[in-house]
Amino acid sequence: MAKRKWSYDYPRPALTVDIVLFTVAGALNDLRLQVLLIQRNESPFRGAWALPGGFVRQDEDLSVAARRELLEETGVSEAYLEQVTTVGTPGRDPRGHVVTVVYVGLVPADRHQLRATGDAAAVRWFDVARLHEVPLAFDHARLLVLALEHLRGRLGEVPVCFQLLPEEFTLSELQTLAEAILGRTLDRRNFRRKVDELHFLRPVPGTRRQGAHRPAQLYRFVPEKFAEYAARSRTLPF
Amino acid sequence: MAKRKWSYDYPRPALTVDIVLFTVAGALNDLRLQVLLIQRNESPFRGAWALPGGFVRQDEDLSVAARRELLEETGVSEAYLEQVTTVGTPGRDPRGHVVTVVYVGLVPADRHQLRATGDAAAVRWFDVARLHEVPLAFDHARLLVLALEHLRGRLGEVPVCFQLLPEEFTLSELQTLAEAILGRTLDRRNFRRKVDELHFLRPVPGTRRQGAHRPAQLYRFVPEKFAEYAARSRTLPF
DNA sequence: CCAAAAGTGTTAGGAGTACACCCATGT
DNA sequence: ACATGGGTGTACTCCTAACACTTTTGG
Repeated sequence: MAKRKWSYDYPRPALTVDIVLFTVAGALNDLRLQVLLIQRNESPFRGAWALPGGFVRQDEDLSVAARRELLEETGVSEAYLEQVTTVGTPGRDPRGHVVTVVYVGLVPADRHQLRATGDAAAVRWFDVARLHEVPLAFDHARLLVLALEHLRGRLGEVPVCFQLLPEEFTLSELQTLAEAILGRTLDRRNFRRKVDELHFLRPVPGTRRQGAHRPAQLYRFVPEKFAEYAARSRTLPF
Repeated sequence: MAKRKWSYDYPRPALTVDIVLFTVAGALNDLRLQVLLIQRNESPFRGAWALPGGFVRQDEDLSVAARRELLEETGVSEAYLEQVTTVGTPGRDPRGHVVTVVYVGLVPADRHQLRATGDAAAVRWFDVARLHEVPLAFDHARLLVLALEHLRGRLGEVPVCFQLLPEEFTLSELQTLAEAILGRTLDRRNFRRKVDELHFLRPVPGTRRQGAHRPAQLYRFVPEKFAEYAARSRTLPF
């Protein structure tokens, strides 16, 4: 055991961050919401799957800690992260009093090379729909639910979706993506009407030909227009 | 200085809770939103006004810590509290790395005997509208803004208002209260219609005669009816 | 009779939701 | 020709917000 070189007048709970990172993967007609988990290499829960996360360092901002842990344990960098809540229920960690700040994020699956390091024996994306087959360590199943609810609520307020799509995308792609995250279907006509009215999604010349059907108009997300829009209103089509 | 008897392998940030407790006070025609502040008795910021709060104890749940600190420093017990967010910006506390979990609450002003103890030299309600005259310690001004925004957003989703009113109250009292918290006026007719439709506010026999004008119908909050309602919808008149 | 708050309906606009058919392409 | 997803418009409902006059009391 290492020397216990840090001492304080009063006991301090340990402070961690846990990151619930989602992505959407699969064929366009069968997108699945996935979450990034690591296989623990240390006790407790050695061998179990868990959310990436770890201890907050001295003088480290919480969001910085979240990004750092994510990078260290999974190889994923540059994720958009948002704070969900903080959980410190006594007994949630067998090692003692551990308070964790939960972050949620959403990234494109293929742009990140997964790399398990340190206390992660493996890193993998898991289908959220099949998580009941995977018992998670600690109270991470609950944290995941909290994070997913948060993400679904924020989806219509923050332009995160567009980071998961190529620069030019079809409206069907955007809609299918939103449906995968929300876990429900959306009406295509209402969706497209809304997109028209928002006008921070601009049709660009060119179509995507794919499969035995009519080619689809390509669109592009215009950040400047979104900024204008965000200052006024806040109703996205999802 | 006390013996430093608690030691760990790695440094740990200190973890605190801060409580932003609001009330509404004043004459019915001039209700003012107020926040509970303590005058610090210790450095740093000795003599400055600050949010009540303090360190989370070993194996203490966060919400329990918030309630305990509130009681210890101000004498207020039994407040409805809700977690707002967690802030750990480096440099926010000159003593070092201090991460704080912010709670917000709302209580009736007169039902609590204020009592300053421990590291509070004084406890007082301050008009939120006049806080610019009171420089707050640490980043508490910012925490207060976050808490107020949170409260305003939740007002229509949680039946907190009714805790600030006598068991039987008039609709004007309820509306004036909501207006004081929200910081804007509401349309009286729309407000009353909404109340009718919700039917967890039930008119009870009796009126309040007060001043030189028509007496007002008394209403009562019916928790059971609210439970039914909450399961279905979520649109309160404020 | 005057001041002061209580009480009361209607309308217009916007947002959400439901719904069915033709179009352009590849095979 | 047919299978496949792309693309389009209308009607209904519900919620919100705006708006002005009469009623009942105390002084």
